[in-house]
Parts: sequence; structure tokens; C-alpha cells
Amino acid sequence: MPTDLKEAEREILLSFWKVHILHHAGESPVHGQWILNELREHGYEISPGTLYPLLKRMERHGWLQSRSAPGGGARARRDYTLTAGGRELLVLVREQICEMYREVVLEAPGGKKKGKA
Amino acid sequence: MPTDLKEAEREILLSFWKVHILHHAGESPVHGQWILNELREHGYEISPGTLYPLLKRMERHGWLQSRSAPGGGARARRDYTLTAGGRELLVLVREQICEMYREVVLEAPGGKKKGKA
DNA sequence: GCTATCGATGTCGGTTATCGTAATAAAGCC
DNA sequence: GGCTTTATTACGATAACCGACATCGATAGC
Repeated sequence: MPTDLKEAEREILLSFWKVHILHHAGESPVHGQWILNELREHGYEISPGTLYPLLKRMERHGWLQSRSAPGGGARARRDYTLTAGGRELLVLVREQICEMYREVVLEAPGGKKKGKA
Repeated sequence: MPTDLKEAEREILLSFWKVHILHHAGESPVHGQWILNELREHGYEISPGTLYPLLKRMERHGWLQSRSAPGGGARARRDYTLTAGGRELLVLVREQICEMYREVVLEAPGGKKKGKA
């Protein structure tokens, strides 16, 4: 059982969450705490010290745009929405996901091709 | 065309390459230079200063196992093969890829569902 | 045999990401 | 007014990532 994988596998999975974040931000505004809860429900945990800088960075890169709740103070909830640049990135990422899916999942031994368990 | 994304998108794509590396290592032994070439052919580039420590780390984590070419010196070609632990990780990662594929690709507006342009 | 080149891996210093924990701030309840 | 809840932000330490450079063995020219 990969217990000690849990620590290291994030190196890979973290960027998967990033994709999910971008995707969700394209459907409806998201905010940090919601993401933290969402992941925790799925059994994964990401540190606030990772997530919030991450969101800031994505905004700095022009992928997301944030809007602080009106009237709230400096620490009011901050909603993030996908920008046009983010959509472009997501298009590119989707292509890569498809390639990865085809190659790593479909072509896997006993993969999804036959739905065999 | 997202030109300036090229720099930042790696934050996401790099871990995709990691998955590809693990997958390929499961089919036949791979070595650093081959990976570098392979990626370059696909239009992407990863620094040796990133890749080689990465491979070492994967071995340290027990995902890969390396075997140096016999007779060669300290810098002989080093072939990496997937271990049992790596296969376990890959199973886990495949599940996540499926989820990401379903959610981010299939459910995308104008996604693969209808193949409509 | 000497040197140049090629295939390949390793190393270095600086920059950036990630981590867990703790601090902060507004809002709701009583 | 206090207390809990919902959120974000700050901080110090560790680790990853990068490009450029160094290294090493084999091979080719001559």
C-alpha cells in the first residue's frame, strides 16, 4: 500500500488540482476556502500556504481575475474567475490531457479499453 | 497564440511529462537524453538541471530503478525502469487522469462530447 | 597516438514553489 | 461584549526548477 507515496505523489497531483481550479473558475467563481473543502472531501489536502499564493500567481499570469466581496475588509472572500488568457491556457492543457489519457490510460495494460477489473 | 504562456504553463505541464516518463519507464527502460529528445520533438523543452534530479528523486521515492550501462564510467547512460511502487503510483495517477479527463475535457463547452466545431 | 566531437550525465548558484502553522479580520450568534 | 465560524494573509524553512557549465567515455579524422 502506497502510504509514503501520499507525500510525494503531490508533486504530480498538485498540478492536476490546478487544472481543476482553472476549469471550475471557468464555470463559476471560486474562492480559496471552497477549493480547500472540495479537495478535502475527495480525500486530498492542500495547504493554504500553497493554495493562496497559487491563486495570486495565476492572477498575476493573467489566467484568473479576482474580485473581493464588496464592503468586506482586506481579508474578505475573494472570488476568482477565469479570464480569456486562462481559457487559452485551458485549451492547450486539454489537448495535453487528451494525449496523456490516450497514452497512459487507454494504452495501459488492462486499461479502460475493455473495462476489465 | 499564447506565447508568454510558454514559460508559465510548465508549472502544469511539467507534471504531465512526469507521468509520461513513468508510463514509458513501465514499457521499456528510458534514459535522460532520450526523454530530452522526445520532448523536444514534441515542441517542449525541459532543462537537464530539472530532469536529472527528477529521475534521481523518482528513484529515491522508489518509483524507478536505474541500471547504469556496464563498463561505462560514472557518466555512462543510465536506464530507468518502473518498479512495483511506481506501478502502484501510476494506478493512482491514472484514476486521477480519468477524473480530470471526464470533468475538464468531456464536460468542456464544445468539448469532445459531440466533436462539434 | 592526439585531438575534436558526440552522447550522456552530473553539478552549481540563484530564483521560485511548496509546506505547515500561526496571525488576522469580518460576520453571525447569543 | 465574547465566541465560534468563515476566509485570507504572513512567515520561515525546505525543496524544486532553471540555465549554463563541467565531466566523462567512446568514436572519428588524420
